[in-house]
Amino acid sequence: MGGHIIERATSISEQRDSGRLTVLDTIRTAGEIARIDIATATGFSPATVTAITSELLGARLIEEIIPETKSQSRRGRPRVALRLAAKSNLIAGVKIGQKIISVLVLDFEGNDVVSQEFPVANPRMHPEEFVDVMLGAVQETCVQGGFDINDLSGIGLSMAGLIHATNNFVHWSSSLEDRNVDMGPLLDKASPCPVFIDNDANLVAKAEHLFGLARNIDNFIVITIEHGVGMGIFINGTLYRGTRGCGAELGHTKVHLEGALCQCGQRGCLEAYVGDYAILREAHSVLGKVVHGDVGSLYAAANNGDQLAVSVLDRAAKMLALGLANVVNIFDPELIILAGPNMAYRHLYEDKIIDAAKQQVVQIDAAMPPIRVHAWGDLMWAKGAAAYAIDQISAIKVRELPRNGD
Amino acid sequence: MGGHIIERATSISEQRDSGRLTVLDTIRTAGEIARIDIATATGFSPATVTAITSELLGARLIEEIIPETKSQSRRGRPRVALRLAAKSNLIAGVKIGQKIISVLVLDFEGNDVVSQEFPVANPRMHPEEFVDVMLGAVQETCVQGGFDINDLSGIGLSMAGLIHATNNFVHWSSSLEDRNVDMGPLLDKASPCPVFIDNDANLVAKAEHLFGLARNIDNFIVITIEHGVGMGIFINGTLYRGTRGCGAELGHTKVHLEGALCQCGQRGCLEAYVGDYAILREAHSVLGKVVHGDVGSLYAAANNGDQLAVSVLDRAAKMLALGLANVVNIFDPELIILAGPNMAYRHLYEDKIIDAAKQQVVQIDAAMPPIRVHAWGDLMWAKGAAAYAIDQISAIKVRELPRNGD
DNA sequence: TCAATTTATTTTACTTGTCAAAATATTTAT
DNA sequence: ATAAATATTTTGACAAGTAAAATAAATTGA
Repeated sequence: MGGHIIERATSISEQRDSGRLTVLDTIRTAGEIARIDIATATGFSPATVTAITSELLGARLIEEIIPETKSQSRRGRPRVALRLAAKSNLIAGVKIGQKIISVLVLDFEGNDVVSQEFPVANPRMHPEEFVDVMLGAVQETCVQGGFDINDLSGIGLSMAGLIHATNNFVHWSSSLEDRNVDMGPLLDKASPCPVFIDNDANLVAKAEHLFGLARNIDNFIVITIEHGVGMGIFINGTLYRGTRGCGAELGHTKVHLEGALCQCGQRGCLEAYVGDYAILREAHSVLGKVVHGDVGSLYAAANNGDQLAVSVLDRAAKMLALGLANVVNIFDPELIILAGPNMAYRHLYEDKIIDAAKQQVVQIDAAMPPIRVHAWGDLMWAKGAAAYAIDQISAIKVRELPRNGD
Repeated sequence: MGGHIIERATSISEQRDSGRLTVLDTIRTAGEIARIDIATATGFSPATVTAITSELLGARLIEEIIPETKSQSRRGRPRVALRLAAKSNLIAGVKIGQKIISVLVLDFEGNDVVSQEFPVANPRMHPEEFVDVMLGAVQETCVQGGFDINDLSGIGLSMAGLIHATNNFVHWSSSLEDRNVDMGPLLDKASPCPVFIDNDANLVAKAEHLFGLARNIDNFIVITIEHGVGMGIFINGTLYRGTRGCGAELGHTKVHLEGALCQCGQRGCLEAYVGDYAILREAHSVLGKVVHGDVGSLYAAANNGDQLAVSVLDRAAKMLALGLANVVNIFDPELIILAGPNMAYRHLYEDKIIDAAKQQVVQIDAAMPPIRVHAWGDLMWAKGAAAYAIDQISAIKVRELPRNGD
């Protein structure tokens, strides 16, 4: 039913690969599922499901769950549930931020295995240094988990910036000294396993699709608000990234002609009103030195009746509502997720903002797409990176499966 | 090479249908093409191309071009070009506007057969009346062309409004008295052939993909500016319409907080700055009765140095540039097309607007997607409707083909 | 002129993925 | 214990695709 859309399977073997991937995805989203249910979920005949699952079992990508005599008072042969073979692959996700590098290792089922955070010594690095630092952090995390970096099947890498994911090409990132870096060769040389890079917000969308609130949803938008404003676009079950790798830049859509100055150097960008730095900048201008540090304290002040704090947050809220309405007016998605690594930014997630967005949406007599808030832990970004790597590795493993029988 | 993406072909016959459609599309975009070139273009083997084309030939959907001894000084067996059988199907496109109904009949190859325009007696009709008027106009145009409405294979219907195309459901349209009209049953009852409805801007995008500037392009955006501002989104070779049928509403994205009043009742919509009515409204407020009628005369006045006219058009231009930049920042498409039925709106298509948009786009060291202006004739909208119907009818015809050989 | 060469298309034989239907497996209900 | 129900596997057939061989139809050049 999920309206899966895939690259055209011209050759027959591609067709089988696509079938295998569909089944693997079905098992992943279900957690545990019997063959007969895979058949109804995918539209394949039971015979085909048997064939494909036996291949996947043979490759140890999935496993049967021992029935443990839990007779469900159902007549007939009991269904045998299948699940991913969690231990078949270890996959790392890495987020490189301005201050912290976080590394998270997942098993193939998506369970946390080990994670660690590292301070960033140098926020703007040479590409070679960057690769070294990244792999060093991964290595150390692996050791912490009691295994070796060579045991990893793949690494996902999440970074803020303008990234052409399919080429592992970084147009620009705040973590790199250089522009236009082709990371592919550097990573191939230094890493023992494939590394997949993408923009951080895109990867949060991946995480929502694989592990989060968008598990059975094929058209949804993820918006991340922190220092800047990011967006990930899922259309027809896949990430839409634009053609040069600089789409989905919601934070730099203009919401005011010649408006507030953005860190990108332009004016009127959404994030110049809604991002942390924008709010703190404004608070500072009106409240002077009263503002120490973070947006959370400003929120607290507003809650205590500080009218200036209220006013500052109010404008940010209005602009965010406007941005959300624009997303609905353009994409009309099934779901919008406001994803954040914690709830420090509650002020932006309030019902009144969602209500205000509703007022600015094209009005039809059908429910507006739900806007849900997803408060992840600190590892949100790294988990997105790992989700991406799991996806890519699944596709590779499936392609590597032996053809025809054993 | 075109990275065609299609619905997953679970069953085998779906796979063949998809192959047939791919070949048919390849022939359509090429105009004339030999089997060997179809093979390279689609990735199919020559053997498969022979099989599929012989099916299509058998169904008289395509035909061979008699070689007419134009030996191209090439050695070897000469290639035999194939083309669509133009006369195999007649397809109508209808645009229902506020003042005019235009009907265009195309042959299967997309050549104009006959067209006609009709005045609209009643701009807001009951659904039944609407269907009668529409089919009456089609009937009359067919008679004009020397055939009957029963000779049509399908009708495409283009209307401004909020339309769930896949259901033929009209949430709202300025041409209808009622909201939430399920047009499907009404049309099935009254029309001798299938009718396919969609939003007018979406259908212009269809026309660009099939006949226009986007013929080999799978990710592009069409923007139409007239009374309002419309958008059509092509992603991965197909129209993206949103999930409820009210996506792509660029005209109602907000570009100013609590800004100018829009005809939709909300404030700050792009079209409240850029649409005809918005420009004329402003011109009227500053120039008083000097403005007679259309935007063209305002443009002329500006060109003659009228500073107030310049100022009015300037703001519209700035807002349009902002809107274009937002489209790039969100979609990063291969191409943006500004499509209009004529050049009356030159003021909005000037280079300085495109330059201004460039200034507001996320900057990377790669060329910005080209923004091209496409001045269609008056039948632009109707042609879009016909393009949609051709697409749909092609898919139906291909599905109706006999299985396996003759 | 005619054989050699070149290129396009078709035919043939085979592989593979899928399915329907039959067979088998394993349970509950009577 | 037998019947009924349900899940899975096996079997046999078929459809779609391909590679390679065969055929078709032109040009080139001796």
